[in-house]
Amino acid sequence: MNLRELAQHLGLSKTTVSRALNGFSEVNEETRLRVLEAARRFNYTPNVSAKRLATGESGAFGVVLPGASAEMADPVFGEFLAGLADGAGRCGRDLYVNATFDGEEAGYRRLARAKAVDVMILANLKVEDLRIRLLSHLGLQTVTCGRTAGSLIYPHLDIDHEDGVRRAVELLAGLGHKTIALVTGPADLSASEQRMVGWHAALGRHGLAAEAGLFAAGPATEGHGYRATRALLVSPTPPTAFVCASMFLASGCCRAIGDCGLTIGRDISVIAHDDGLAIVRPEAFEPALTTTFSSIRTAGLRVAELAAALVGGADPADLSEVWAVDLIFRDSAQAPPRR
Amino acid sequence: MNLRELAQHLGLSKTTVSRALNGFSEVNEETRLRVLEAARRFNYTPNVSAKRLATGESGAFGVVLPGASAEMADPVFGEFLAGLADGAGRCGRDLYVNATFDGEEAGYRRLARAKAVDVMILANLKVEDLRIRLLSHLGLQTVTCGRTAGSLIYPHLDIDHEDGVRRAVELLAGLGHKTIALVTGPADLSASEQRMVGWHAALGRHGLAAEAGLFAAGPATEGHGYRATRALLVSPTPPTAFVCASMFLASGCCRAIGDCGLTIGRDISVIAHDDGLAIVRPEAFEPALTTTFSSIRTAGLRVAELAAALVGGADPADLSEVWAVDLIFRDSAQAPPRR
DNA sequence: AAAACTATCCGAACCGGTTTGGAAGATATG
DNA sequence: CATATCTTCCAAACCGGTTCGGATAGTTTT
Repeated sequence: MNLRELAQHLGLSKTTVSRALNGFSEVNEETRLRVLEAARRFNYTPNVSAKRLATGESGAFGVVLPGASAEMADPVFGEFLAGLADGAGRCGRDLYVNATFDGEEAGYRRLARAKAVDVMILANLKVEDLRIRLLSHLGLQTVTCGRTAGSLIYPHLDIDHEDGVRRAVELLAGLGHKTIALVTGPADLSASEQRMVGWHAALGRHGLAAEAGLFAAGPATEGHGYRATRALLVSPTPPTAFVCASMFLASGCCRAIGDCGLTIGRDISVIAHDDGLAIVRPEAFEPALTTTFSSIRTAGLRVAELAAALVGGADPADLSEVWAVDLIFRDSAQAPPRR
Repeated sequence: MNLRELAQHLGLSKTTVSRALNGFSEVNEETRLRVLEAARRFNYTPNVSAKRLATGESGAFGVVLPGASAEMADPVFGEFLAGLADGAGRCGRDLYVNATFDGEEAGYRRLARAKAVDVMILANLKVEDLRIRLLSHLGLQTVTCGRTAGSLIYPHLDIDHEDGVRRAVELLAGLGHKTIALVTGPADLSASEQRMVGWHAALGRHGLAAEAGLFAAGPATEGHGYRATRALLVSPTPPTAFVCASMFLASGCCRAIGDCGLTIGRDISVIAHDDGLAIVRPEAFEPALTTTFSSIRTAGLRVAELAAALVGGADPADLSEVWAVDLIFRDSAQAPPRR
């Protein structure tokens, strides 16, 4: 059942039917109801390809996965993607996932030329992210999850990692901890840099030293969390508290603490950032982890909404948000043991 | 730059240019080269929407994520998706990811009516998976990763989980283990059932009992691996060996073994299935894990190729594959301690 | 030399929507 | 009553490709 057939059935023109379905005002209300009723009865759904060709909009958002990298094995990214797909669906768009095998840039170029997507979505922003400039140069509209310090203005949603770490560190410092380590993801990620800034700021405010050795960046995996924590615990001045940038890092961190014969909460305090993944819940830890929380899935959903707004003609300058994190008190952050 | 403009530049008709680009025979070889050269020079890329409308093919594969479920937080699924996206790209197709919020079925119906995808791709098949029947009823071609026992014939790629577990159990039985547990993912998954069949078969061949208590299905997470292992180790007849269906289950399993004061390899043997994720490498375990291996990313890539072949008119009956797993010997499977 | 191919190219129709520029009739205005 | 305006609808053009059914010129067959 296509538009022409539907129009014939109704004794109307394609024009009128199209307008009735798309909510234009110049169609009689009674006629509109007849059209809507018929469309429902015949199970009419507009052909997406035709619609796209006619409107010039592709009706899709794009995400490019860097081919060789392990980004996709990152469950946090996966969860973000799920939110994105959910949000795109709610906005009536498709989510187009592209894994480029011939380099990310070539992928973007092809997408731009083929007009395959309306908006590109970027995540895991780097401190200096060349992709943003490239996309703006290619004329592809962009929404990012994360932000960089650069001068370009682009719609973005970010989580206030800096404030999250700052509050976590201040909580720990307030409890009496003097040596507080930060275990975070890859150093070239903008989020990692933000966390370091927050860590520095909070330590500075409490008159504590932010020694370089207390900052461990690396892959956001259990393995790195374990190795980094282990290395720190056997150092001359081991920390009494750890702030971990993800639940996976925290898993490794906790395992290392246990392996060293120490008890979380009593001997060593831990605060982790929780992205809200169902597979690593802070309550499942022993003891339950104190966390900073922000749902990455919800963020993905919102990014899709921002992208839809951008296509809808909203002013890009109005489409940026930075979300505060929730600090959730559980049992893994306690006063340090008397020395 | 579109086809008409390109044709004008060359002094040819749209027809000829289109045919030259698409490799039809009725165009002079010299002309074809001229066209190809010009297309490259002007950076011409066909508009995907127009192409789709004209051919009736959408040029896209679809994957539906069940909205509410935690499937997406599953890194194995994420890795599969990455392979799928990669393979789709290589075949010149798009991959659309749909997260339905109004029920999976409604999502499929909409996709079918709108002719939005050429092939639907299903993963994580259930023992009785209604989706296959629904899709065939909707006239949507389907390729699955995994297979069920049902009577319907559909193109699929599956990993021989049954044989993987069988060989793992036989290895352990050969080493002298008498009580071998199986820790696997959700019980309603077809893969879990296959694993149970392999476990039963191998135990039976060695005259060992497959007690129900030694089989623990649940979410494929570290947490379930931990809890299941812990519960088994404190039972009256604790197993001396564990077969884990995923590296995450194995992580929890190993943690539980350590927490019980036991040593992997010496006291308890462990064999896990490794999907080839970069974030959980068997070599990173202490000791390195003996595994059955099959790259889920490569599987995704191949599924995309099968889907492309299906669109290309290949006989669906020829498009099924079951991949053997590799058994890789490391250090976590040893002879059991003398009692 | 007429008939039958072959190789190469083109015009026009088509895919299924959206959108422009009226047109007809009803209603309001002067 | 003539004119302006509003409401409601439609025919046709358009988006950018693919493809059917010739058309032309050159080559081979009889």
